[in-house]
Amino acid sequence: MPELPEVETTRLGLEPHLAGKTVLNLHLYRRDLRWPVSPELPDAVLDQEFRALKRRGKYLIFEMNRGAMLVHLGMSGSIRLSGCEESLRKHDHWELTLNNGMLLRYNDPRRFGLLFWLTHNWEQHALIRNLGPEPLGLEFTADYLYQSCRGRTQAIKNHIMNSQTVVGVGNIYAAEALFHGGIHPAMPAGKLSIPRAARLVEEVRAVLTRSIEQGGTTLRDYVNGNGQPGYFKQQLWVYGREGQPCKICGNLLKGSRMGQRATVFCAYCQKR
DNA sequence: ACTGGCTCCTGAGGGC
DNA sequence: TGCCCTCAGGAGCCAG
Repeated sequence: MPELPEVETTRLGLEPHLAGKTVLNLHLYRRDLRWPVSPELPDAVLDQEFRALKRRGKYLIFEMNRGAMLVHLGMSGSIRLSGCEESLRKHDHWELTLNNGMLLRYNDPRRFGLLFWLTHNWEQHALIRNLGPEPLGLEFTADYLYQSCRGRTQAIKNHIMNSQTVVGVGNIYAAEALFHGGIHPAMPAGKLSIPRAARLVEEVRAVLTRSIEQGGTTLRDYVNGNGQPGYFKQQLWVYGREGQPCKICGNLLKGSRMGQRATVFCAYCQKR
C-alpha cells in the first residue's frame, strides 16, 4: 500500500520522463474512483505541457501550463510508465499518452484513489490546504508535535496518523515509530512529554527515511518499464507481528484495534 | 473544537 | 479445488 515513501519514489521515478512532454491524449477506462473523475478532464489536459511533478503528503500534483492534475493513489494505486505496445492490465483506470509515445498508466484495484483537474492554485484546494507539515521537513519539530498534542485525549497513534497533524504517517509507520520510541499507541496525545515528542519525531523521520532509501528498487523498475511498483521489504518490528515475540524483550506482541486500524505493540517496551 | 465510527473497493487468506 | 467469510487500509465525511 502506498505510503509516503512509495509516493515519493513514484514522483522521483516519473519526473524525469515527463519534463518537457506534452499530453497527446487522456483515456479514462472508468471514472468511478473514490470520487468520480470529471468527464471533462481529457479535453482539459489535451496538449498541455508538463511543468513539474510535485508531492504534498501523499498527493501527487502534475503541474501543467494551464492547470494541474491532482492524483492520490489511495491504498492500492500505482502509476507506471509503459510503451504503447504494452497491453492493458486489469484495474488500469486511466492512461495518458505523451508526445514521445510513452504511456502513463494508473492502476488501482480498490479504486480508493482520485484524479482531479485543478485550474488554479492547487495549494489552496480543500484537500491540500489543511494538511500538516511534511514529516521530513523543517516544520515537523518536537515543539510542533508537542503543541499539537496539547489538550487532546485522542490516542497518540491516531493523532500522528491524522494528516492535519503531520502528513504521510500511515498505519504501518505509526506502529513502527511508536515502537521504536517506546511509546504506547493508546496513550492520550495530551500526555506526551516534550522529550518523548522529540523522540517520536526522530523515529517517524527514521522509519520514513529508511523506506525512501529502499525505494531505489522501485525507481529502477520504472526505468526498466516493467511497471511493478513493488512494496518495500523493510524490516518491520511490530506491524503484522501480533502474537510473535518482541525483537527487543522477547515478550509476545499484543494486538488491538484503534480507530478501525490494526495496532500491534509491545506492552513491556512501550509505556503510556 | 474534538473525537470516533463509517464508508468506498478488491484481493488475500483462513476454515471447512 | 472451491466456496464463503473476514479482514486489510487512506482519509474524507458526518454525527454526537
